[in-house]
Amino acid sequence: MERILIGELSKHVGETVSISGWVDVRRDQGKMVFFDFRDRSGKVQGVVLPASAAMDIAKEVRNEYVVSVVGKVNKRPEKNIVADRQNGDIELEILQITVLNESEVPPFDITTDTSVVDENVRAEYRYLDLRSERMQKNMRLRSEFIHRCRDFLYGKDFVEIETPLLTESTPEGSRDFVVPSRLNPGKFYALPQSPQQYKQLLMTAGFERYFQVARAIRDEDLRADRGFEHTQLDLEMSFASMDDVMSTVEEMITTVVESLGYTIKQKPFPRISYKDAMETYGADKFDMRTPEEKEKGILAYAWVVNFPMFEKTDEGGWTFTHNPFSMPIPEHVDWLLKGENIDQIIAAQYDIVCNGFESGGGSIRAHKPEILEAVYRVMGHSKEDLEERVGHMLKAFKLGTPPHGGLALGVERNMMNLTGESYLREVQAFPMTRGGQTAVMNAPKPLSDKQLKELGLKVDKKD
RNA sequence: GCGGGAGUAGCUCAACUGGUUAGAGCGCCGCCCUGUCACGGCGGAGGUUGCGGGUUCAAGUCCCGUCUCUCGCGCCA
Repeated sequence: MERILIGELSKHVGETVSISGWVDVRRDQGKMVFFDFRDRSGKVQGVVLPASAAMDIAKEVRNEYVVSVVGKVNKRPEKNIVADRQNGDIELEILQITVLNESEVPPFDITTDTSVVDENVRAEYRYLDLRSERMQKNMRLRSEFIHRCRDFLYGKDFVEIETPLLTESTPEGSRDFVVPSRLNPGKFYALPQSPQQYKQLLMTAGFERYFQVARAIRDEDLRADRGFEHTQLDLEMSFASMDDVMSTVEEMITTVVESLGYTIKQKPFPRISYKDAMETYGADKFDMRTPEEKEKGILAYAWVVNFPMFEKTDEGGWTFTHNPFSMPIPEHVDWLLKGENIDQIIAAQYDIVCNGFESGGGSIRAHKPEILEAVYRVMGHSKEDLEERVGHMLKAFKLGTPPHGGLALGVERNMMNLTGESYLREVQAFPMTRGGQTAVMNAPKPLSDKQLKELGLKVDKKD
């Protein structure tokens, strides 16, 4: 018999149908047994009536068993209708239960909010945690968010391109996760902190509009809102000004978020300079909502612009504040090329903040070799250093790289804003613990001697 | 790397200054229950108090070490 989704049952009143799913809860009344069944589309109550052929098996079935059930969809008698509940006006009169798989008693209650449960336990049984209503909602909303962003970008002529995971280590920025090379013992790949350089090269390659749902990986200590891995909605546009990129992103966010039923506090998104943000809020990310707006889940987006391009290092030199591949604003390009007024150079950089989080950031990039050279000169790198680090980019910039700029949205940060969750792991399917242990599986773990030998590695075992 | 919080039954927690047999709610198991939907009633099982040392007549409680989770700082283009 064809499976009917629980969410569709109300269209089948009076019919005998088959559903498949999990036993959400069983209420045994002796002569009658009630069940709530759950599938991806929702829940419905089933009842095994006295003397039913299904009674024997109904007595055996426990919570979280996977079952398929044949039953008749009945309107509930008036007195048994539960208003404001999915399928509260119907129930399934159970004729037959087939157990597709049994389940041990779950180690914690997944029919309520699991955020109170110990993180060790949640991580070990993450697949059960994810079965809970809240986590299902979070992950499904995340999927829908990405889906709608994709639809928007495809509609704007963007091309989705994947860039490599095994790439080159870069000394700037955050610490790299590295992967040993078996074919080149003693040498290492790095996992990407961002697709930055590849996406710029895709502009050189003539795609003009690129995007990717990209994993970004950084080996820095974890926080409530920061993990080793996160996902970026990464995009880049050729022949685009700051305003072009910002308005495209703003239109995407507005379209997607409003289509999901959210309200945005202010449109177009207000723009505030870095200096004003620091003076007003003491930070370059801030929450502009009133307490009532917070209550209603309203989203307050804003752009932060006019960031300084460089900041002093502890050693007294200069380093970039955001991204070494950014351009200064057009008026300050000359200063950069001449190495003047370093502290006053403003970057063509724009961050998007929402509800206190930095939810994305981007810039107009250097597309001429002399700009990138000048940035590295300011940071005190020699010609050889420059060649070694970004020689490949300089080469590409000499082969018809168009002016371009882009932005990356942090998917988890955005999902935290949409769901109201305070922790990254509530919007990731299989998050790591703060100690870097993977959910469900047992990583990191030692390699066998054979593996180490193949990779040309020796492990200095601490003890 | 640094600082704070936590670790007691399957889950969430309690156990005053060290002192009977470490308790409760939920869950689980059994019996009863014909309209429950947080079903209800009765009964029951379930503990190496994270781990290792120490102090003490006596340690869940105090001390030392260690592991894990967690929040923050450093760090994170």
